[in-house]
Amino acid sequence: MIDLLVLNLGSRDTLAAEEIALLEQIIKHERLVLRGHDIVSEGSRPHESTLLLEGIAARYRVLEDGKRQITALHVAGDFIDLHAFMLKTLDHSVVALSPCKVATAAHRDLVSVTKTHPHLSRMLWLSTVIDGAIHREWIVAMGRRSKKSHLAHLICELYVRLNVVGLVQEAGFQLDLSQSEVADTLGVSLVHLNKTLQSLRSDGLVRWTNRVVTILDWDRLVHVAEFDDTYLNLRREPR
Amino acid sequence: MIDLLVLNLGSRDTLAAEEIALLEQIIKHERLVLRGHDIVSEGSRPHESTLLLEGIAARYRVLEDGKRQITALHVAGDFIDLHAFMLKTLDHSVVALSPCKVATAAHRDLVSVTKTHPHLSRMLWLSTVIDGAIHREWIVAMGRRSKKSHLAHLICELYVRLNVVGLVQEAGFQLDLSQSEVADTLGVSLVHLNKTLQSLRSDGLVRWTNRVVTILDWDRLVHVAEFDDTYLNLRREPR
DNA sequence: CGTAGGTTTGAGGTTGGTCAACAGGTGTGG
DNA sequence: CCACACCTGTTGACCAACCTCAAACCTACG
Repeated sequence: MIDLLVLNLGSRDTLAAEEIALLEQIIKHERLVLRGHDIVSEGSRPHESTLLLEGIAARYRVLEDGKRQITALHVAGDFIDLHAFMLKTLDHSVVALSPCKVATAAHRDLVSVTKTHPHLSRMLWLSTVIDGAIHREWIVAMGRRSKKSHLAHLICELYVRLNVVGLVQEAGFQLDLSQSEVADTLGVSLVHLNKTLQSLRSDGLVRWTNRVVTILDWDRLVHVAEFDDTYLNLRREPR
Repeated sequence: MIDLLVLNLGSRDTLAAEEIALLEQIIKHERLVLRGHDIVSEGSRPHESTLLLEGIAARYRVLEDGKRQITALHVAGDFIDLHAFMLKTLDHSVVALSPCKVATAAHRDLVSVTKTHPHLSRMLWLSTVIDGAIHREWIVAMGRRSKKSHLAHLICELYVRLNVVGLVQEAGFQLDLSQSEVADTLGVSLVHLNKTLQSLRSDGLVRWTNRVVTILDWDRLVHVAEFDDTYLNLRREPR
C-alpha cells in the first residue's frame, strides 16, 4: 500500500526494513475520494495525517471575491498534510483533482515515531521540508518568471516528481488538471493560461491533450523554465 | 542569547527548562554580519544551521536575467536555515538586510536532539513547518491578491511576527527594507511598489518613513489584506 | 438530442513594467 | 567648507502583459 511513499522517501535516503514495516503498520483506513471532493478541509483540526496513495490532489485557498489559488500539487506517494501533525489547525483545503485513494496515520502514532525512531522522524520531517522547498520555487516562479517560463517550470517539476514514483512512461505522463486548475496554480486567468500553453505547444516543447502531457524537447523546456531540480533533493544521502 | 527563539517557540507550546538549557548549549559561535552580506549561500552544504539573534534577513534567488525574488523574510528569533539540516544543500542564499547578529547549531547536535528530545525536535520541526505555512500564504498573495492587498498583507504579517518577539512599540516597528527590497519581496517593479505604497498611505492605513512602519488603522489594514493570522500558529498548545 | 464541462478565440480595458528624470540625504575627498 | 558621487525615494510618459467579458466550439454523457 505504501510502496510509492517508500519510493518517495527512499529516493532521499535509505529506509531500514524496520522503518518501512512501522510505516506500513501506522498507515491505515484506506479510502477513496471522488474527483472534486475535499480530502481535508481548511480550519479543521484532524487527529491524523493523510497519505495520497493514488491520484493527484491540490491544496488551495479561496478568497472573498471567489478567486482560487492552488498552493501545492500532491502526487501519489506524497503525505498531503503531514505538516498538520505539528500545525494542528489546517490552513488550506485539499481537493482531489482525480479520483484519489488515500490512507491516514494517526498523530498519536506519529508522536510515538518521534520518540522511538529518530531517523524515520527525520525522514518525515524531510518530506515536509521538501514541500517548503517547492513552495519557495513556486514563489520565485510567480514573482519573477514570465508566465511561459512558469508553466514550463511546473511541467518540469511534475515530470520529475512523477518520475520518482514511476508514473512517467517515455516522456509522457497523465495529468488530471483542467486548464482552469492549471490557471489557478499559476495565478493567471484561464484565458491567458490557454494562450501561454498554445505558445509552448507551437514552440514544439510539449504536447498536452486529453490530460496527457508529453514532453517533446526536454532540453529546451528546461532552458525556457530555467529548471534546476536541486530543490527536490533527489540524492540518496544520510539525513 | 536565545531569548527571542524561546519567545518564538514558546508562543506555540510550552518549553521545558531542560529543553531551553539544551538549546542554549548547542547554539554557539555568535557573530555579526554586515548589511548586504550573505549569511548563507545557495549551493553550499553547511554542517550547521543558523539562528538569527538580531536584525532582519531575506532568503532570495537571482534569475539569469538578474531579477531577484525574495522568498522569505526572517526576523530575530527565527532559525533561518533549519530546513538545511534535512535538505543538506541550500537552495537559496540569505542576505542580511540590516546588521545581523547570528549564531549556529551544529547538525550533529541537532541529530542528537532528535534522538534524545522528541518534544524539542517536534518544536524545531514545527518551526520549519510554520515557514512552509508562510510560504503558502505568500503564494496566495502573489497569485490572487491585488498588489495593494498583498503589501497590506505583508505589513500585517510582519507586525504580528515582530510582536511575538517583542519588537513592536505601540503600533510601529523598525523595518530595515528599502522599497527596492520590498518590491523584490512582492515580485513587482520598484516603481509600482512605490505607487502601491503611496496608495496605502493616502488611504491613511500606514505611515512608512525612515524605515519605521506605523500602522494607523489596523482594522482597515486587516480588511484590505484579508489577513487572518491562523497560519502563524500563535496558540500555545501541546505539539 | 440537449446539457454540462472544458477548450479556444477575439475585443477592449486595466494593471503593472520600463525608461527616464529629478529630489533629498549622506558620506567622501579636495 | 564645498563639490561630487551615490543611494533611495518619487513622479510622469509610454508600452506590454494580463484580465474580463463574451461567444463559439468540442466532447462526453444521460
